[in-house]
Amino acid sequence: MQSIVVQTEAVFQALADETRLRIIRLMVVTGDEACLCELVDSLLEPSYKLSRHLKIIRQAGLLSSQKEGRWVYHRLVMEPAYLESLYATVRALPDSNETYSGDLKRFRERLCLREGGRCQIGIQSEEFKSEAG
Amino acid sequence: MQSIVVQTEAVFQALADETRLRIIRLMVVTGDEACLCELVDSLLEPSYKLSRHLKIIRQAGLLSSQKEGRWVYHRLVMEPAYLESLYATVRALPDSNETYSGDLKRFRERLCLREGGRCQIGIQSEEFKSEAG
DNA sequence: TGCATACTTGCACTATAATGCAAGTATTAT
DNA sequence: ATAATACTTGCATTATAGTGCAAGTATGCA
Repeated sequence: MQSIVVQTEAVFQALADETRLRIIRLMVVTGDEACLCELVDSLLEPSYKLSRHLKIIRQAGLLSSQKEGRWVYHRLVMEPAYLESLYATVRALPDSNETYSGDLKRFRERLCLREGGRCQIGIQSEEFKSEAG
Repeated sequence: MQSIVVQTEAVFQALADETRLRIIRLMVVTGDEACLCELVDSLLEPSYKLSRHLKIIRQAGLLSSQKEGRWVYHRLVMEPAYLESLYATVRALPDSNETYSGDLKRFRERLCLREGGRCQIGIQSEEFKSEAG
């Protein structure tokens, strides 16, 4: 569920932050969906931070999020058509300091831990696990 | 003269403000260059405001600016290649409240006042003229 | 029923960005 | 020289946005 009418600036605002650009870029490049803990293990940022950025991206109309049990899967929205054009731009960006290739590498490794195509585990990265673990 | 190495977020940051998006969109649609007073008369915003936003756009690597006498002409930069992709996205955006069509209409009218393809006059809009006039 | 856990959010704080005024610079015209 | 003018910028103010902690919600499991 995403809102249809969005301020056009909000679309670019969604990409105007390093963390959000990393999230979007990862999803543009892989074309895959991801849950929060997979993103935490890929970007190595705390879950509350990513959760909030995901909300901003969603409110800008770029992301749809679906709850599946305890997990929430996020995927890029492809309409209206200018979004596909936007993603093409994102795909064309340089990766000067190799942030994105690192994110991508960790994400692909993390995908291997899925069972039946779904994440069945929580945050694996020691640094960002919740205390209870 | 524009810097080559720019933070990728800065590119989107440049479009993440209403005034800057109006400037960029106008130049994307027309493909033309424009001096500050032409932009003031097109967007109906004060010159100091536009001047500062132009600086931000320039620093993001999207704009090159050349002084010609008292006038400074601004035009969009086309390289690296992802910028063309970005402009295609801008061109595809909706114009829900018809801000851009209004800007464009005023800009086209303002272009008619050029002599020899160059602006020879200052701000025409009464509201934004400098006091001395 | 109670606990673990995947995710979200209220709050306080800090950092960044936009705005308006007024003064400044650089260039041309007289 | 002096004045006009196209544009820029320092400064103070306000508005917006990002961050981290800690508490909260919702779901599944024992």
